Amino acid sequence: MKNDRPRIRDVARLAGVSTATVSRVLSNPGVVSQQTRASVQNAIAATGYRLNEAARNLRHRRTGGIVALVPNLANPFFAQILSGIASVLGPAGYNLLIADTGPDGAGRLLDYAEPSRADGLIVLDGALPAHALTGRIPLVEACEWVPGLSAPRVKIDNRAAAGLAVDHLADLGHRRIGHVAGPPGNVLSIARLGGWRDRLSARGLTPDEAAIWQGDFSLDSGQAAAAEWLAQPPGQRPTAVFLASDAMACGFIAEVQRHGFTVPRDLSVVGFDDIELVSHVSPPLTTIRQPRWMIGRVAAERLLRRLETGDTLDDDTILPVELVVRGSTAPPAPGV
Amino acid sequence: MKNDRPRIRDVARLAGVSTATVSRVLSNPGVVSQQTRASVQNAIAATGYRLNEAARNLRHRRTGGIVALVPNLANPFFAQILSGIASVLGPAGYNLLIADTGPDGAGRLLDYAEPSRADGLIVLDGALPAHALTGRIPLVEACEWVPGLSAPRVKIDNRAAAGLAVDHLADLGHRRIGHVAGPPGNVLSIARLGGWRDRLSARGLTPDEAAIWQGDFSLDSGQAAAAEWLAQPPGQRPTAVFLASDAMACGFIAEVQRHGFTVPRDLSVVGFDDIELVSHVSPPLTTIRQPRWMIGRVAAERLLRRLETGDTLDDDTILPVELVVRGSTAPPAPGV
DNA sequence: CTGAAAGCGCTTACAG
DNA sequence: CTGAAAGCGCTTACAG
Repeated sequence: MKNDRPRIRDVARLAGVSTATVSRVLSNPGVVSQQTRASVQNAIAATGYRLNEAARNLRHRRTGGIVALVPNLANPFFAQILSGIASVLGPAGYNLLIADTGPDGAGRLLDYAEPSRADGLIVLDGALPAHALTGRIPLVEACEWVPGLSAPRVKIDNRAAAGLAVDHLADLGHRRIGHVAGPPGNVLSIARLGGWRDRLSARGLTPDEAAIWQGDFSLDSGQAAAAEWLAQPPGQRPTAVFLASDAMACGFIAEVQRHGFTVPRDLSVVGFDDIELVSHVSPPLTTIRQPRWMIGRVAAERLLRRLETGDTLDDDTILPVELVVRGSTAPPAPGV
Repeated sequence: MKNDRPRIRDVARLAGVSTATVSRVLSNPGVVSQQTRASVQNAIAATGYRLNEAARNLRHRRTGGIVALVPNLANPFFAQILSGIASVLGPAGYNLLIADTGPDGAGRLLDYAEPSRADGLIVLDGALPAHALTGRIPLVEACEWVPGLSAPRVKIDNRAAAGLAVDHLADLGHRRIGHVAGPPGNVLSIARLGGWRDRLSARGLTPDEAAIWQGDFSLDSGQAAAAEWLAQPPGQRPTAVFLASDAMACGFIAEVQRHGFTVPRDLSVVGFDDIELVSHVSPPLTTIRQPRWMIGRVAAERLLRRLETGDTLDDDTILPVELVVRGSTAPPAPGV
């Protein structure tokens, strides 16, 4: 099956021209005369010829592939980002390769940053070692970023976004506002925690370190944080909690509901991300919407631009976020 | 940067051997003498040589890539399947390419089924036209399947799985059991609807066509179905509903809750898939667990086997499902 | 506008 | 065990 596929030589023979001419018709038809072009096109149709991309790529010293380095492919958070990336790469003639950086570690990583495997990299994992990515193929970072790695970054202002959540809760009248942080060391966790702290201070509400719970973005960790909230004396419990991910917020809410608490009557909750489901749970979640699809698109476009122009500018693109107010937030119960 | 990468010739020169020998050290070291091998390896280290996969692939007439055809990359349902696929392909030395079949349609599809782009295909979209995939590169189907396309299939028994849901509800004492179906024409919708019908009949509960609502697997369509359920006269409403996806079940539950109903007191709900979130919503959802990660793994393994052995057997692999009973189902309220 | 030829970076039968 | 040479299927400066 593979062997009887027509090659460019077969087309050339049938059309009575050289392989060079066939190649020109394929990649730069304007330079070939009407007549020749027509007969080559006939020969292409007659033979059922299809260009071998691999050979073209070898000749062009490119691979035609872009790899996305995803921390955890099983995490639905990345689905929409990848979708955005794919929507740009496909039409531009690039293949999207996907690599899960989780289990393999940095070992296989180096393979992906090989010029012979991909033309460029979109890094979605801020926990990768900078040295493994430095001085290799062109890359951009999206959502997360690797400290110490200089590259264009496409992201949101996580600190300001966390501030929006705090402002919303404070505007509702909450004075004790807790925070469930993402995994320690994660760049997003740090920025969001920082935003929570800053904004509380700015509004004269002293951030209470006892109102910070350690999570890891997962549902389970949100549930665990809720258990700690429940364990606090009622008079000291925050009346509102801002969580660094929607998944944690869902786990948190389900757990307090299980213990007979009502959201938002007994507790206001704000998440982060606006993943699809949270507008359809009960109560619908107030959250910070990240333009995930757009982040994917812009990151892909930025990478393509770098590949085409060879620019060397390590700029940041900050995409806007939005506070989406739904049913999980309300003024604190009177007298709490 | 690209130009100064050492090629095999540079290594050969340094080691004082031919390029053929270097190539042998790389791909079949056993055939080269100790001494020669050592000096070649030194030369490789000294030059920092790395094999160019693209060139090797061209020579081998393979691409080293497997493409997964996903109906909608933004749908988190596929994240875990892709993760399973990636976990097999990476270690086997294949690149995972991802293509979103949604917007492009069948046009670009043909490009992905090109031998010059990928060695094999994993088809996750049953809505693709069979003719576009017939007689092209080796493929397997996973989860969904294209009617009329003969290929190995890795899936669950959707009909029996739906039966599990119906049995569970009937065992609880429900007599009026509704169904919210997936998109019309979809192979999964048809099988699950069929399972609902069969099982009801088998248990002497006549399937009521008025208790079937049309959905499309999405949250919104579940919500819309709930509106129709609410519009029915209370005495005629099903006391239990089986939905063909968890997303629809979440939308359904949130909507009836919004109207003051309590699940499972007023209504029992069973979903399908067991996506991560549904064990953490309130009430936790009773559902059919699909082994999505395993489906991905097995599909990838089956494809690899086909590529290696060239077998031509179009077998089905049926993976087991599991009814997961949680808090969204209970016996019907007395006197309903 | 077109062709002959070299080359992208490997691999592998063939011969020794 | 090793090398010279052909070839995977394209593209492109060079010459005409």
